[in-house]
Amino acid sequence: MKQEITRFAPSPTGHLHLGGARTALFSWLFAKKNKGKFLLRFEDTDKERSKKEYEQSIISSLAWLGIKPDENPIFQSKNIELHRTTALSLLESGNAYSCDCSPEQLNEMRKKQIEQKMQPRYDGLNRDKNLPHKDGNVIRFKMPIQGKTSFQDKILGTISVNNKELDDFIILRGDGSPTYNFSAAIDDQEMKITTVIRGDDHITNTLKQINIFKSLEQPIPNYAHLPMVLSNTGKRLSKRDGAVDLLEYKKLGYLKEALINYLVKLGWTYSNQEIFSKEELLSLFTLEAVNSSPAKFSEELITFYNNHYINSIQVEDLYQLIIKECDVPYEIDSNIHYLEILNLIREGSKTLLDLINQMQFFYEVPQYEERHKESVQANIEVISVFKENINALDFSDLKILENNLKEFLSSNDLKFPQLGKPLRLILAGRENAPSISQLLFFLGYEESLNRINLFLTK
RNA sequence: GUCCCCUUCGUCUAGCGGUUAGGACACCGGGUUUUCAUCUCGGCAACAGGGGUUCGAUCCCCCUAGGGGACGCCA
Repeated sequence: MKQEITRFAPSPTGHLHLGGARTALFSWLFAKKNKGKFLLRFEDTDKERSKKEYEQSIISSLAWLGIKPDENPIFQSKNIELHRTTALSLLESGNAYSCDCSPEQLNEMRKKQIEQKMQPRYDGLNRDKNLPHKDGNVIRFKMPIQGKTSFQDKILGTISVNNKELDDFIILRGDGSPTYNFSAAIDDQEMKITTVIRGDDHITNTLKQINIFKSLEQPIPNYAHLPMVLSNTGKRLSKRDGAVDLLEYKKLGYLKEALINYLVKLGWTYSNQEIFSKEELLSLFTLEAVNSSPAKFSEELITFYNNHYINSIQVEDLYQLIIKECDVPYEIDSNIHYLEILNLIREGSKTLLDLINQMQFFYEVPQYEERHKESVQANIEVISVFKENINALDFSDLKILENNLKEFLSSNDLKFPQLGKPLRLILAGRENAPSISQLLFFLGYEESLNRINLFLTK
């Protein structure tokens, strides 16, 4: 069986967003699952909009997810000469023709067609004129007029369209540069791509490219068109609602495992399983299991996965991740209990940033909100009594400390919340925090006393 | 407008002619927990509509509606 070769072919005109990342992921998974190769090709023929920084950003995003191309990136702009000569050869063989219609003429024509409720497309005016090719003329591909163009999509099934719906599209511009649709086809052929995996917005391009392959007498690759990822409003993903730079997610403290799991589950399923490691995906992934309907982006789901992975990776790894990838505005590593604290706080954390924020009070005296101050003042006597007795607590062992607390409460005839509520506010500056005994234990005798004193003297 | 694709709980989805239509997220309750959370138990909630085919349609076919996409000398 021949080796599968797939490619991800973004144009470096923007950052990699969720939709692109999913396409790359599926393409990579499919190649790797089949012991094949995954390639990266930059479609950088639009000089105006293509930017080096975007190339870098896309490579970084893929690298973050652990998607590594098997060869150096290919730049479409480097193959222009081949595209041009191939276009000329099609002209030579009569599969393409020279056309001198001006852009203004074409606009006029489209306008009329739309008025007449026709599909706007080139009317074939110069198709059979055999015009001599000269500078300024474009070369158009001669699309078959009769019959249909069909292919078996690995996700969507049979896709078929009457050839009369396809128009004689331009393959070489007036300035001699090749157009995207042509270049992409030639490059796929050059790179010996076996399966083209891309968004379903490319379906009409596929139909055109298939005819290019036919006229060149070249094999036609397999195709798999992924349904689009829609925003939560059901519209196409845009900057406003989710098409942000993938690296933003990294900055916000999302784990790559969460992104991958979320992205792959957006359309792909394997029985009732929700959680997949990369290794599992690499052995289970098939294009046939990809759903054929578009999916909406869901903040809730991505958060669910992130929380899941924050809680399932090794706590040491989590610590390393925070130290290396995040800006922590306070010092963590001096505390001998830092891993236990991390472990305590991570349960309810949505992101790494969230986690860092949630455990800040362990390392710094909290800022007190006015309403919290008032709440504590209302119970200040209890705190004073507790302070007098804090010496009697054994801070060396969490379990013993917990028992000491109980003893203190019963000997002073107090219910737990009477002490717990204000004490928690003093120690943590918030209502949602670990248990009182854990707070005292991890903060330690001195810091606990310090915070109580600070509060009382204010 | 024309063509292409899509349509099961709010969301992601399972289902591939006979199911009490399953799971996950979210949400809502109960229990556990000296707060929140965790954990646990339970609940709410869907086959877009209409025609066929069939003994029987979520599933096959057609139509309608809705959504998305494509219709550039952009990619």
